[in-house]
Amino acid sequence: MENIPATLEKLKKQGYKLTPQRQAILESLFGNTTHPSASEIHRDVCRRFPMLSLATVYNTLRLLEAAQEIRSIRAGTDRTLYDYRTDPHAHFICRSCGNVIDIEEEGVRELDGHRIQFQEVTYQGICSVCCRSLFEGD
Amino acid sequence: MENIPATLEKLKKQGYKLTPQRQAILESLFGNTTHPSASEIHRDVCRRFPMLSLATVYNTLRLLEAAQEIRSIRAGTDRTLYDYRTDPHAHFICRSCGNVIDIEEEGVRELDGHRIQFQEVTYQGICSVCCRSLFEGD
DNA sequence: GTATGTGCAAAACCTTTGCAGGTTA
DNA sequence: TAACCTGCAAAGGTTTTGCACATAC
Repeated sequence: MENIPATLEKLKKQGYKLTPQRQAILESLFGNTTHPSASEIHRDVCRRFPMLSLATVYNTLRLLEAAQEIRSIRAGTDRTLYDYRTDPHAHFICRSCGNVIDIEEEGVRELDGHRIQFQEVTYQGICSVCCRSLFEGD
Repeated sequence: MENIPATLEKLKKQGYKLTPQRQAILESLFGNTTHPSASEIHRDVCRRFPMLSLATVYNTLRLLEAAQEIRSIRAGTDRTLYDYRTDPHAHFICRSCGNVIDIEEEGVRELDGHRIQFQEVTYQGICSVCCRSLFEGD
């Protein structure tokens, strides 16, 4: 997480092949804090790699998520978004500007006797920037 | 929320028509704590209302969610699930038995200057029942 | 009576999969 | 070389939409 060489090393150790496509997708994700969708990643990587197939993007994202090198965001959006950060944190989606903002928040391990392995916390509302322009004039 | 006559009254006041289909869908949802999907609701209501169209189920669920009489669950599942409870609470999805369990948890109003209007908190893991049978024999 | 809602079928999406050819190690 | 990966196209699944008919109010 957050380190491309380390991620490549881990994938290699797990027997995955390091193709140029996979490296390009990883680089696109790790250089992007906007939580892109599969087609946004595809569009981005295609600028340098025009032959890249959307299916390969989906396959690679699924692989990376299974390897726990990235995570996905399903709540609050119509399409699945992807996040290179795998450490516990939440997301805030602004209903005005659409931005997806990281919120630092601790993870939980145990609750009511249930063993928690993963959690997804998504807030929706108006972000601080939009609040200012909406309520104090711009 | 959690009260069918009150919900019907609110919908009526907002100008929606109270069709038998809508009432049946509401009754199915409000009598169901399992967080069903659209097609599960469709299957349930069809037992008494065989002509009901799946499109009508989707239209009605969208209407009810917009009116804030129900909410949807997107995280942790392949299909959208629906919940008749609209008060703040979280969900735990068991990866072993698949059950979706309500978790009582407070809502947040403000965070880092962002105005929060809605939040979706979903945990995944092994529920307490499955923990017992998995780790202490059954 | 009129605006709305329903059912059907088709469309629109996102995501996955089968397969032939190409690539990594 | 052998297993794996890619690109393409097609399939799969959920959700939405267009339209003619029906219904609530």
